[in-house]
Amino acid sequence: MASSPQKTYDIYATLPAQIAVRIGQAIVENEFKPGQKLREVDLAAAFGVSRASVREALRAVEREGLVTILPQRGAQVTALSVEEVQDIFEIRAHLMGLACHRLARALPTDKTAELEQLLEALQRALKDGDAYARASLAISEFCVRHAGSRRLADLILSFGRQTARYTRLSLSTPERRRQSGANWSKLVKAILAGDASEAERTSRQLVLDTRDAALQLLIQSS
Amino acid sequence: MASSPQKTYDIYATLPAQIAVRIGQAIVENEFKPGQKLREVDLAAAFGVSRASVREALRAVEREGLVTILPQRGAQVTALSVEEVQDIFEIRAHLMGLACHRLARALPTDKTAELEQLLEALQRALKDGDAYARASLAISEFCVRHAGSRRLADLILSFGRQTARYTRLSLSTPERRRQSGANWSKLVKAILAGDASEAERTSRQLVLDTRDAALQLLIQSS
DNA sequence: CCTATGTAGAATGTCGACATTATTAACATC
DNA sequence: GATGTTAATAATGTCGACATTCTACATAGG
Repeated sequence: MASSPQKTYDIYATLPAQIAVRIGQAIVENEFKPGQKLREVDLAAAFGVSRASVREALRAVEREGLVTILPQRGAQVTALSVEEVQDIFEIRAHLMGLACHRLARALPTDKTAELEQLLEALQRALKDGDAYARASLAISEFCVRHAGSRRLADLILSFGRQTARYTRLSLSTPERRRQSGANWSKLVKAILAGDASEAERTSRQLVLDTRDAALQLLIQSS
Repeated sequence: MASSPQKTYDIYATLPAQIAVRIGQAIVENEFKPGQKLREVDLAAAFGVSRASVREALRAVEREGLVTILPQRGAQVTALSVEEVQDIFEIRAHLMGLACHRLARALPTDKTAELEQLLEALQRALKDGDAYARASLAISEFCVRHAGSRRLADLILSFGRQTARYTRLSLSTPERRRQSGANWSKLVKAILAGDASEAERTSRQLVLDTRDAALQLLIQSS
């Protein structure tokens, strides 16, 4: 290696961090179901590490809101009430509005092509619910990560992961995907035009539409 | 006891949680200075507990953003750049807007008296910077905690603690306290009148004014 | 048959020790 | 004198064991 001017600190270097990622994935991908108890001994055996590492990992996943830890009672996959799901979507809608406002005012010109490509990929995935969910996540992550604030990005994506289950659910109908696609199209246009106010409004509405669809499905299934 | 319908889970029951609170306080109250290294052995000795408990406590304080932990390099009190301070204030301004919007629409009538009392206490504290900062925190906490979302409240207060040092700094001049007091007065009036839009605008501006004052002091001192 | 209570089992809470990695200072080399 | 290397020191990372608390089931009493 010629010369690395500054060391790169691998966040995932330590054992607990790696375990935390795997536990988080398992929850987001619905392998671990809401309410399921996560016993430290079981996880330690499953991952081949000590309980101490699992413990620290569980705390990290708790910070993302994916598990809930009660003193002397252990960890379980967070089970959100309908009100909490609604709450998270609303907070995320506002933060997304802020992020897209900033993005519209400061998107580097050398990134516009990538944004357009992500939108095209999204439109091509309209016919498949799973593919669309992935494309939606990709363009969402792009917008959020280029809004100029690591803090804001992490917050929004964290809230997104907490409700990923419901977002996927809402995108299972073609009708909803068309609505979502139209919203994204409008949002990208506003961003590329540098219209910050329009980008803020549209992005907020985009998340709120998802909330409404998810809540409707939640209520009718109960 | 006649009958307690549900158990109350004391969050502060476990040792690490208690240590975390004490470390957090020390940072917010500027006992531990930004950039200062926090060695696990030292803290363990100071608090009379094992390193494992200190370790878990440090992770908890990291979640609040008050300390920064780097792999293999330990924990240190988070030192924010000017851009980061600005960023945190802006995100908090938006979240505060959302909280006060909700509050204006849903403040229980039996809580209005308390809000008015907190405002009066604030106005009485105008002459003393330290007292005003405390009163400001109290009324801010009241608003945020009655906005109907535990999640939103924790977020806003966490951001507030991360920049508490700068808020205190900005409130050290009588002129700024007058401006802040006027803002709070306007905000409380909007909340009591149930004017959600006005409450959102005013609360957001209240935080942004604090940001501007703090940034001005930061820049001129560098 | 239902409720309350006590006991056995299993889970989390806390600790001290060892392994690994970073930091510092001394030293040799250019 | 500056720079790179190396060894000693000190910090964090990881582990296994013990202490404490919760949970579940069996059992006695109403």
